[in-house]
Amino acid sequence: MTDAPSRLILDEYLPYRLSVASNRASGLIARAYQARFGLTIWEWRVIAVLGEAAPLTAQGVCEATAMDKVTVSRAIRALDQRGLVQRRRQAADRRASDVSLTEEGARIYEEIAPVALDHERALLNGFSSEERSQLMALLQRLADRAARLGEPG
Amino acid sequence: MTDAPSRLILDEYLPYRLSVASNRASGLIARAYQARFGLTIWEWRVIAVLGEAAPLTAQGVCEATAMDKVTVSRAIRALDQRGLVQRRRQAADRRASDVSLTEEGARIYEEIAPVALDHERALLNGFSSEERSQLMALLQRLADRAARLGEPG
DNA sequence: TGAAATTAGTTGCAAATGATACTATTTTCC
DNA sequence: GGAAAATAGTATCATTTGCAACTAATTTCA
Repeated sequence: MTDAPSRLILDEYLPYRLSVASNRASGLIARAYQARFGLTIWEWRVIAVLGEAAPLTAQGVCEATAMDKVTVSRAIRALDQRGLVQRRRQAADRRASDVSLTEEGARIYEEIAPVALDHERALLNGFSSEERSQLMALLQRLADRAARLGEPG
Repeated sequence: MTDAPSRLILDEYLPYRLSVASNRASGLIARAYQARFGLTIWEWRVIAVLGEAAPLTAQGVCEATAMDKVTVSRAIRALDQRGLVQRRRQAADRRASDVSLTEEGARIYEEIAPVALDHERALLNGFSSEERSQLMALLQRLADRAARLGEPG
C-alpha cells in the first residue's frame, strides 16, 4: 500500500469529504424532485429502477437501489397510493409481489429521467470525460470495500 | 465539456453512486464510534475540529464541519453534558460562547483520532497514493460545484 | 410428513432530523 | 441616540428514519 495521513484533519478526512459531497449533491437533487414532482429521493429511486427493468419484487428493488427493505416498502406503498406503480401478487410465491410502473408512472419516469441526467451533467460540468470515469470507478471501489469491511463484522 | 450518458441507469448515476459510497463508509464508521465511544457522527465531528483548533464558537464549528447550526447546538449540548467540552461565554459578544475540549474530551480525541485514521486506511487500502489524492480532489470539486449550484437558487 | 428455520413484506414505536419560530444580544445607519 | 436589521444559539413541533417485532408464506431436513 502507500502512505496515508498520520494526523487527523477533518477537512482532509475521506469519509467526511465523501459525506459532504454526497449530501450537497443529494440535497440539490432531492429539493428539485420534491419541488417539481413531489417525490422523495427514495420514491424517485424506485421509479428509476422500475423504469429500467420491471417488474421487480420489493426485494429486487432493495438490491437494485441499495435501500433498506423498510424504506422500499414505504416508498412502494406511497407510489402505489399515488397510482404510479402497481403490485401483483406472484402466483409462485404468494409472499412476494411484482411491482411495475403504471402508465402514469411510466409517463413520470420519461419526464424525470432527462431532468436527472441534466442535474448530473450540471454537477459534472467542468470534469473531463476521463475524470468522470475515474471518479465513478473510484467510488465503486470504495463502496465495495466499505461493504466488505462492514458485512463480516 | 464532454459527453455524458443519455440514458438513465441508476447504477451509473453519479449522485446515486456517491450516496451509496458515502452511506456505506459513514455507516461503517458511525457504528464503530457508537459502539466504542458512544458518540454520534456529529459529536465525533465536533470533537475532531475542536481537537484541531480550539476554542471555536458554535458558529465556527458549523463552518468547520459543514453541519447545520441546530445539529451543532445539539451535539455541543450532548458533549457538554457528558463533560467532554466546556463552554465559556465570550466577553466581547455575549451571544456567543467559546467551546473547547475538556481534559477528558482531549483524552478521547487522542484515543479516537488514530482509530479514525485506521478506518480511513482500511477504506483506502488498495488505492495508490495518486488515486487517493485524485479521489479527494475530485470530491472537493464536486462538493464545491454542488454548493454553488445550490446556493443561488 | 411436519416442526423448525428462513424469507417477503409490513407495522409500531422510539429516536433522529429539519424547518420554523423564538430569545438575547449586537450591529447598522438614519 | 435609538429603531430596524442582523446574528448566536436554543426550543418547539412535525416529519422522517431505523430497529425490532410481527404476519404470512415457503423451504429445509430429520
